[in-house]
Amino acid sequence: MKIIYMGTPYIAVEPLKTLFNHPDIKIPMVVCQPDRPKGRGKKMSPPPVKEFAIENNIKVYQPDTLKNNKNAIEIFREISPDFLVVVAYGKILPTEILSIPRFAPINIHFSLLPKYRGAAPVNWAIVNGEKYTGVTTMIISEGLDKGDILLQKSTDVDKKTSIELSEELSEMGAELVCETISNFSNIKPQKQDDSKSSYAPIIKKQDGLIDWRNDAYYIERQIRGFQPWPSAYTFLNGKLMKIFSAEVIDTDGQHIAGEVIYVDKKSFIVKCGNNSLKILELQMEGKKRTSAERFLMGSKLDTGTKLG
RNA sequence: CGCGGGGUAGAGCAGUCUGGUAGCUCGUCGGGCUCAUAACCCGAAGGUCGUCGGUUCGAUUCCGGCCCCCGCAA
Repeated sequence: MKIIYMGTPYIAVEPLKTLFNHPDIKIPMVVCQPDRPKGRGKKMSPPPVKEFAIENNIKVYQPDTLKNNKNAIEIFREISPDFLVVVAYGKILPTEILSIPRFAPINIHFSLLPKYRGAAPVNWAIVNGEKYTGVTTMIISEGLDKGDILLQKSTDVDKKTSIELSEELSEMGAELVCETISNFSNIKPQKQDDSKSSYAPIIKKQDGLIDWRNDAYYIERQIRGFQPWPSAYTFLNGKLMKIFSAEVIDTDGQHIAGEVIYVDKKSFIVKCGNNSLKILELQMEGKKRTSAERFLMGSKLDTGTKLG
């Protein structure tokens, strides 16, 4: 079984690893986005999938675009794969490419389709307070995440952060795609019910900004759902403060949303539109991420201070 | 050469502008109070102030190089 694997970020590594280690599967080529300048100093850095491929001596192909790319089509045809497996590749694939694999182009999507189609399904599932989410394997078709469903598996969201949940779904996706490929001929593709679909748009920096007038439960989900980027953030004395962990405290009382209403040695409590949040872990701009306890050791935070 | 913040006791920070006994909150150790305590009181130990060099009578502080950490941007 020959597979061309297409994926770019960290969450795409685990499925690649699992397929790569499968005895019946050969991966002659991995396709990912080009190296991009990243981080301070704009240093060029390879995507995680490329790093894995290089470590394991898999050929890496990083075209700028696949659209109208004759060279790419030739390269793909030459390999003549049985499947294309696409996991968070980062670009829409043209039909000419999709038609190349002998059986099907398969995608792992990190939601229970038709819900949360789009770029950031894990984050929005958390922020919207979903009780369950999961992974789906499907046959790639035209249209964003609209292909016929092959297999699905669900899990609880609980109090997981998007980092933890992504990690978990990445592992589930790895197993599911193996299962999908091994049993491909026995799986009956199911059409998606478009009337039940929803969309999970790419996250913007702005989405992480905390509006303290919102319900504490919503803000707490923002905190968990927007990690590692952009993180739920607010401002303290004009400086950016990211919040990484907090718990909802039931309160009533007449305080302004965003006001620090209680400070002790280990944490502090901020009033929200409804209820309050006990801040447990945070990071000030230019500083390291730290527990609220350590933060309070080095800075004077008085009750009555307003955040935002 | 993208913009910016920072490296000071085990931890988190102040002090540096206006050079000259290094301070706070916590932790640790000892003692006290207490039925008791993560609470409170008293005391102690613990720092070549990131690193290399320069200026100076004298540098944590001023100047320059280097290393490391972080926020923004992409």
